[in-house]
Amino acid sequence: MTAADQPPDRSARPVDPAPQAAPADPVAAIAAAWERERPGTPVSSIGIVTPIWRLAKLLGDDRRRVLARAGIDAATLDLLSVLRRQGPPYTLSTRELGQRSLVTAGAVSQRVARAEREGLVTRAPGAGRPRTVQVTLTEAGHALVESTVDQVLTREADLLTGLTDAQQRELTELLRLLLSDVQRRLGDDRITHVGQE
Amino acid sequence: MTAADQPPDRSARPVDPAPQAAPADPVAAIAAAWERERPGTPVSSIGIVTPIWRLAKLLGDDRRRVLARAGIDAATLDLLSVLRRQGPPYTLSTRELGQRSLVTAGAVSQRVARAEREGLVTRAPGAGRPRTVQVTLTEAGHALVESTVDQVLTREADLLTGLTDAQQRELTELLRLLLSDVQRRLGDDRITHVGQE
DNA sequence: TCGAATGCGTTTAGATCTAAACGTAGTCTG
DNA sequence: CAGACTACGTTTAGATCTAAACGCATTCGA
Repeated sequence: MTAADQPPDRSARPVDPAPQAAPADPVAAIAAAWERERPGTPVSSIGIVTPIWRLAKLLGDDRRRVLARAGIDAATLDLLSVLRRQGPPYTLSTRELGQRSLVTAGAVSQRVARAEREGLVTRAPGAGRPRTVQVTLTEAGHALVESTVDQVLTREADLLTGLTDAQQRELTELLRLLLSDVQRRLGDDRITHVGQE
Repeated sequence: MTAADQPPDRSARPVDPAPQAAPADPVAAIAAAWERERPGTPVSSIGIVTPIWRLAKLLGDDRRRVLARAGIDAATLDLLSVLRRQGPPYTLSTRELGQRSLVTAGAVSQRVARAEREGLVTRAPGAGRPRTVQVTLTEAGHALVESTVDQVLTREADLLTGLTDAQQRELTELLRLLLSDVQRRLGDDRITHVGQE
């Protein structure tokens, strides 16, 4: 389906050239389209939000394909990685896992159940606190992380080489600022864990 | 693996070991943790990829909640918006819809079926090309876009106010560069376009 | 002209996630 | 000391997506 091998009439086709503006910047074209169709539409966020979603989608799909060949899914690798990064004894409660992976408690429960079924982690009642459950990486889980993490990170680093080192540093800093600010704004009116104990 | 280390744990008390490093920069903490646990791990991409995923997740979840109150889901709004932006007669083939929304043909088919069931769009055999199907926005669909798009975009613009105008412009430019480059690397035969709002 | 190759949209199978309902177990309050 | 409350993890219901298998016209090559 590559547009590459379409010798003849491809360019001669009177396909409606869609009033779309620049193929050079599809994101800007979205904002322009809104302005054209609905003058006054508050398009200021599009230049940032849309590329973020698109990049997340593209990178996520790519990672999924890479991991499929390694016999693991992104959600499970996320779980195992969080535990692996923690260092010995590679243990965290499901609550902590949820906070670190940004998914709901239900999702954590399901992820852990899947990983446990595959022998990648173990579950044990938390000794310390009340009703906590401690999740620990098994040998097999540890080995799986070791054999895939470099692969995934290297692949992603390759995908970013279109930016110079200076641009990457600049982008990192801006994203750091934005993420911390957005997290603060969304966090305030949501969770309200009152200090326990 | 790119989860992130957490937003300030407000329920934490003066207890626990957790030698967690910087609550100031959770993303940098992830890279630091890999370095500590596995010296040599290729962490260079984490500063960019992780915040992108986290921001996409936070913004997506927030949008979903905003739209839930308006009685529509993000996927449907995406579909209707693409058609609305197109301008009269607000029509596109399912193929084009897929390219613009970055989802598979199967997903488009399902989205269109749902929207059609709700009377937001209509489906008609494509007059021009072979087996194409033209999807068109109905009065109700048009009205729904009009009543929700500003709400969503305004909300998102508010979430970005933590960055100055200059920073937003800088970020927009860097994201534009990165997105176009990543898109090119991942194969031009998949996308070309635009998609969210 | 006829069968193979293409292109397109739909359907189906399987996976994952969120939200909400639960089931408990410690913890306040009066 | 009893009942309400709070914190946690699990379960369930419902939604959406990808990947792959299809069903079918249209076009192409011999």
